[in-house]
Amino acid sequence: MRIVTWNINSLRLRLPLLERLVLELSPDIVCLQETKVPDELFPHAAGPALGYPHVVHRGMKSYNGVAIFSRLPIAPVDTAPDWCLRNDRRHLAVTVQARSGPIELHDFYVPAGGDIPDASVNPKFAHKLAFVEEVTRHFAAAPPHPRILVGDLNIAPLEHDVWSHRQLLGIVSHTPGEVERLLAWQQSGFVDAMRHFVPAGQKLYTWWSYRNRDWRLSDRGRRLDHVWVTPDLVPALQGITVHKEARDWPAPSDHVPVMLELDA
DNA sequence: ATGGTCGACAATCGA
Repeated sequence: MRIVTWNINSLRLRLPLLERLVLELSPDIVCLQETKVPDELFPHAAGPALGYPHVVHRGMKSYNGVAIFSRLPIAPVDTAPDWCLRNDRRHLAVTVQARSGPIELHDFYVPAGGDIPDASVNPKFAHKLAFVEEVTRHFAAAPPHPRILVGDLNIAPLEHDVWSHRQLLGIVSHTPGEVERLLAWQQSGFVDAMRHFVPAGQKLYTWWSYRNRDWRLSDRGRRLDHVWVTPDLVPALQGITVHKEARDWPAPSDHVPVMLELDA
């Protein structure tokens, strides 16, 4: 089974790039973030046209929004609360019937958190920390189940998840407070599937800012997108692909797709 | 230290 996560940064604008992703990676399931489309304007023809008859989406006007496209039947899971009581469309969960049995799949878009890494003066940063703390409590209390969690978590936890650990320690996405919280969330019951395949000492990025003339040359990337699995799924892990080519597609997203291959 | 570029949507806001 192939599962892709991608912050597409506007689904409607980049529908042609979604088609290209499908042609190049042939995923069974695609989890999107930042769809930026309200549910009533969701492009309903896109899923079936691309070979994904099963589509769920939670969107809103202008911001946020998540969607899951699937070749396999999926059933929505409605056990999560309204995170931080904001109704801001950052999470979708479904159950996938794999050969090995049902797997719960979670698609997250964690708040970016604004520019100033101080919760007392920056409400967006406070929201980010509170969001991660709340989801951590939720998963820590959840009954054991085979789970896959993917998405744009907007935190790069490890030294080599950023282009310069020293220069980014005070930059939102890599501050110690964010890293500590992200790792606590991960330790609520998940294994980092990307680092299962790529050693922690090796640079690994999924996002490169638009604000660089030549993203590949400067290579000032961060690993903001993640794929986690519960320990029972570790023996089924087959591989991880960071589709860097997508950063050079016409009018690209600033995030690239990450694909998990699973024997399940 | 600063500014650099995107997308949505119509003046900025969020990233």
